[in-house]
Order: sequence, then structure tokens, then C-alpha cells
Amino acid sequence: MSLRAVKPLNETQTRILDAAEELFMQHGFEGTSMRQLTAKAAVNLAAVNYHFGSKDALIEAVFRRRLDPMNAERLAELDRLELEAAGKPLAAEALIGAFIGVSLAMIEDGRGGGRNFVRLLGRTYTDPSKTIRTLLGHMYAQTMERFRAAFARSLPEVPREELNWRLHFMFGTLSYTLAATDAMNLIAGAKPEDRYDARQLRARLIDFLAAGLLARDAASASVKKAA
Amino acid sequence: MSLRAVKPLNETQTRILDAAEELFMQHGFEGTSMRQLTAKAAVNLAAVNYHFGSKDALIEAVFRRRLDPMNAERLAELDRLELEAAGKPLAAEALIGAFIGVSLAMIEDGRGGGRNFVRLLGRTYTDPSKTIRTLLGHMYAQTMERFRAAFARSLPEVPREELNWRLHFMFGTLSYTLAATDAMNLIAGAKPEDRYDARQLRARLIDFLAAGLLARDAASASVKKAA
DNA sequence: GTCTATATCATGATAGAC
DNA sequence: GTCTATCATGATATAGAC
Repeated sequence: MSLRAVKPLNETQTRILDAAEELFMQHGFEGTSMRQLTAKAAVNLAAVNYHFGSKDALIEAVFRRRLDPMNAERLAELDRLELEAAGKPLAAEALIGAFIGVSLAMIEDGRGGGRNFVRLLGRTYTDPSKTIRTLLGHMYAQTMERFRAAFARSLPEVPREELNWRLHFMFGTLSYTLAATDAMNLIAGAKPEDRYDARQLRARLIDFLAAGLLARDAASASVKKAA
Repeated sequence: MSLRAVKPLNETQTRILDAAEELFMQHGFEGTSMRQLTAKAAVNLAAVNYHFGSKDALIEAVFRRRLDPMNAERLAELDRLELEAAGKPLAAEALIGAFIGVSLAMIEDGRGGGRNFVRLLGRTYTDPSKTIRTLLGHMYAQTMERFRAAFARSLPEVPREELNWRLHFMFGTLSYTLAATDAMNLIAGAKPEDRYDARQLRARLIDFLAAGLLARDAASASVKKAA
């Protein structure tokens, strides 16, 4: 939860975490062995258990190292926006930008491993394991609640339940976009890599998502009639 | 590729495939062992290798059993829509509905295992394994090309590259929505299960996605200026 | 703190009886 | 087609030397 509960990491621990986020991204948690992991990190086989206790505890540490600062940054940006707005509701575009911008900026952190992490994160949002889901749920709890409330104030004309769904869709789009940062897998004529420019992607996503969030609410009306 | 290349399955094979799509969905491909799988299917440990040859071949069979008919249905619906339209471009809403409807209908197939499959499919779209990605790419190739062309005719005012991105975002939303059919994981106050009604979800998704696909193209214009 | 060596168990695959 | 038994390998984790 708290930011300062994180102990400083020594070099061995950092190398383990870096290797872990790359291998977990490539092969999943269960598909990555301690042997692969310690070999890639160039540390001893026993080092993971010594420093983290177990493989599960390592998984948690991988997320905690990046996610706690990322969410702190999101909240700081939301604070800043709300201070500027002086009580007025924020534009949906600004809220979307504050939420997705932090992740997207990391796509371009190739050497520092941030890119590996956000791809891993994108995949993990859809991980069905209860342990993982609970872990992510806790790490995101306060951030999500603040943003949900801010979106509700920004879009008072969208019913609460409809808004929940649209926010769900928004996370889906972000999650998939992060997970697939090396290819538009299914789009036939699309070019990969070189077009994954974070700034441009940010602008495209904001346009797409803002339009979706603001869509005229035909669905819930028509279904209410049918039900 | 072709539909009729699929051999009829006996009961043992069907039980193996049903167990596989549930376990692969829950624990991933590498996290599922043959022992778990054959135990759940109530068949002998050697049966997978006898009937399918290997674990990898089983994975392919799992996707082929459902995906080939699903894509055939998508194309049939597209044929039907284009016939009706008699040469005129189709509405984006109709195209979205034809593409996503087939997957969404399977969410409600609890007993038949269709729900397990679409959740698995949602996860697999973001699987980084080259083998898996190539497999899905091949299975979707013709379908994607036909739909991409139809969307391009439907939305002539959206530049080709921008449209590719928006379709990418659309698959992301669908993928995540399918993968997370038991919970809006990250949305705090949201209720799960009982609200995952396929018809309502379909309407909500079409509204959201159509608005996104049709969004005024501010992003690519502003970035072109900056570049 | 780091390493080697090893304990213990699970894995995918197959050979061969029925 | 189904089964048991088994192989070779690789898994996580730890004990104990340095």
C-alpha cells in the first residue's frame, strides 16, 4: 500500500526483478522456471529464495516495484488537475490522459525494463488466478476509486452502471494495447514497432476512448425497454 | 483453414478438449499439466498423446474446434449484410455487431464450454508466444481481411492507418471483455456475473466501439503537425 | 550473502501388455 | 483404444560449506 514501505534494493535483487519481468512477460508465471530466471539474471539459483522467499513472493515484488510508484504518479497528476480546475469537473480527455499516460510513457523505456513491465501488466489484467487478481485489486484500489469518482463528476449524464462498463472497456483497450506493444497482431496490413510511438499512441487512444466514454447512451435505454 | 478438413471427434477427444479449454483458461498452457488434464477429462494419461500427438497439437486442436466455425459464421453474416446492402457501404454498427456478436453469444454457453473457450480466447490474444500468435494469425487471416476492407468502405473519412489503430483498439476491448467475463476486476463498486448478459453487453459494446471508430480524427492531425 | 550439492517431487512422452 | 509402468528431464526448495 504505502510508498515508503518499499525497502531499497541491492544489485542482485534488481537483476532478479529485471529478469523476472522479462521472462514473466514472455512465458507467463507458471511457464518461467527459477533456472531460466537466475540464469538470465546471472545470479545463483538459490538467490531468489534467499532474497524474496519464494517464487510467489517474487511475483508480488515485481508488481510492487513498478505499480506503487505508477499509481502514486497517477494520483499526483489527478491532484494537480483538480487543483487547477478549482472545483469544476474535469474534461474526460484530461482524466483519460492522466490515467493512461503513466503506462504509455513506460513503453519507451526499453533499457530500463519499463517496456517489459507494461507488457507484462497488460497480460496480467486478464490473468484468471485468484491470487494475482486479488493482488492487483489491492494495489489499484485507491487509485481506481479516485478516478472512478472523477469520471462520474466529469460525465454526470452517463448513468453510473453504464459508466462502470465504459471504464471497464477503457481498461480493456489500454490493457490490450500495452500487452501487444510489438505488433498489431490481427490487423493484416499493419506495420509493427516503428509506429509504436508513445505520444502519438496517447493521442489516438484519448480520441478513441473519449468518444466511447461520451457516446450517446442508446444501449441501456433500449435494453431497459426490452427487459 | 477449410471447414470440412475437421475430422469428427469421438467422445474421448471431446472430453479432452472440454477439459483442456477450461484448464488452459484457468492456468495457461504451460501451467496445465497432462496429469491435471487427463484427470479432469476422466481419461487415461496416455490418451492425449494417442489422440492428438502432443500437448502442442492439442492446443491447436482446442482453437481449431471453435474458431473455424466462429469465423465461418462471421463471414456468413458479413455476406448476408453485404447482400442486403446491395453495394452500399455498411454502417459501422452493423459490422461491429457481426464481428463481436459471435463471441458474445458464446458467453452464455455455460454447459457446452463455450464460455470457457471465449475466456481462453480473450487471454490468448495477448499471449506473447510466437507459435500461438502465428496460429491465431492464420486462423483469423481471411476473416480479418474481409472485415478490414468492409470497415474501410464504411468509414472512408478515417485514414487507413488511423483505422488500423482503431480496429486494434476494438479487438482490445473485445479481448479484455471476453477474458474478464466473471468480474469487472478493477472497477470498485461494480457487480459481477449477473450483469454479464450477452445481449445487453453487445449493445453497450457497439455503442462504445462505434463512437470510438467514428471519432473525429484529432490525434493523427495534431501529431502530423508536431512531426 | 553466495554458492554447490542435493532432496523431493512433477513433468511430457512412450513402450508394450491387454 | 485403453491401460500400467517407466524413462529422462526439469521443477521448487533447502541444507550446509565457504
